[in-house]
Amino acid sequence: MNSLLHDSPLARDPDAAVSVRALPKGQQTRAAILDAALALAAQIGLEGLSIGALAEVTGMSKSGVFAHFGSREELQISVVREYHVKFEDEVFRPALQIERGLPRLRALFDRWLKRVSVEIDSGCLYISGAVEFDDRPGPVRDALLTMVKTWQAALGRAIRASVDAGHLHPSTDVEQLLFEIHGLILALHHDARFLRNAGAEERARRGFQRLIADSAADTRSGRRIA
Amino acid sequence: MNSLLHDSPLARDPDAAVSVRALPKGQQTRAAILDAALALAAQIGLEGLSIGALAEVTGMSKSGVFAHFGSREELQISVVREYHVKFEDEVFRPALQIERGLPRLRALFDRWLKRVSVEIDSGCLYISGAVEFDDRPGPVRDALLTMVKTWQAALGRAIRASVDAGHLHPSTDVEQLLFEIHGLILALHHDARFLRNAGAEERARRGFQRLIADSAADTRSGRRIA
DNA sequence: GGCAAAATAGCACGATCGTTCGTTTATGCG
DNA sequence: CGCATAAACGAACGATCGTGCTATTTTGCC
Repeated sequence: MNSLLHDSPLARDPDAAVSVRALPKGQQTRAAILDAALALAAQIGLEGLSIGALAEVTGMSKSGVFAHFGSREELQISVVREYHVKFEDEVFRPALQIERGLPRLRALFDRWLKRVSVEIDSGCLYISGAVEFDDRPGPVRDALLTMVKTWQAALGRAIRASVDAGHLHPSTDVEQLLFEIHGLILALHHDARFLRNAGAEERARRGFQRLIADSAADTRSGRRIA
Repeated sequence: MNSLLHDSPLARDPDAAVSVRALPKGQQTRAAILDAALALAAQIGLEGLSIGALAEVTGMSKSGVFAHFGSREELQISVVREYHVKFEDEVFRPALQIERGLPRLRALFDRWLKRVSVEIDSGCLYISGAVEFDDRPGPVRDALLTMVKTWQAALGRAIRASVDAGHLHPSTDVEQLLFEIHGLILALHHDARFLRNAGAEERARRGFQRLIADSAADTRSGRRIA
């Protein structure tokens, strides 16, 4: 019988078992493992991910977990990829619904900000991964690098679109603005997660406001720095 | 005989042996171990620090290294403290020679920037540590937190002094400015070390320029955001 | 030079790591 | 239902981890 609540170890998470059973069993558990891995990596980092801990959390055997990925490195890469699609789903794609130009840029920043600071099991893998792997060459770093660059490129396009739409001044230095916006997010991540400063989110918003105001198309005087 | 080039395993690093022999042997090797630990931690992070690797690098036995600290955790804390005094020596203290107010703030930022991006075995322990320990309570996190807060407090004082000296506008939000300056350094760290973007240093400088210009005392109009 | 004390080495421990392999169980199609 | 296949398990491996212990060596003062 095709019971939805079969006695797989993963049935401990009812939500996972309820999912519409379109996938074969293997992919299904793989997805559940990845889910747990994402949460675990957000806490202790990609390098802290251990197959043993993952097995314990999912209620499986170490070799059972291992078999789905073939190596720890492949697991890490899978986690990075999984985070990327989640990031696209929750940050990038919804903002595409918003009007092109500055409004969309605002939406992107807003969702990004929320992702970094507010969510329960937050901690941005792009940020922690960048710090962990800035001196560790290899496939994991490469994967991470690809995803981060993809995201930054998307942000860059949103800024440029704001310029083209006339929302930002034509002389806007896109890369520079991207750099500074990124800095605000990083500072938010630092202050919210490490220092546990409550006001960090508001500070990031204010910084963004000022950045936009400085680059606004209706700038009155030649205040722009040569 | 009191030879300067004795046959301690640490004599492999000639510079260490040359040091003026004021310290007893114990402290001397301890310092050498810490030196190696700092370099190692800058590469693979505080959590990646292992006594075994440290023993290999210094040419000592594991237990020999271990005896100097009593526990891995104590080693990590010692590394944090050591980094702190180095940071004070190379970033904070020299800037005190510079004229109070904006010039000193500039000097602080400048030296900070250099520390984060340029130096050979760089990688700021404050930054990587913050990411590693934002979800790991314990003495190491506490030590890190103390040092970072100390440094931020010093920066905050420098900003306030710039306001008091009339170099920045009286309405300057000190905490906000501190937040955004910190963001620039974090973005620099990210872009220089992870993305390996050459232009990052210049971007950070430009961001700082703009921040200062926006808060400058001779602001002409009521451009300030309510 | 001798001698107490400090510093370092050597060895072993339990734990955990990633990984391999052979076996057992579950799945899903005919 | 039966059966080939996929999935998960269990046990073991070599390595490395932090940490005790006891020797041995080195240091620094008399």
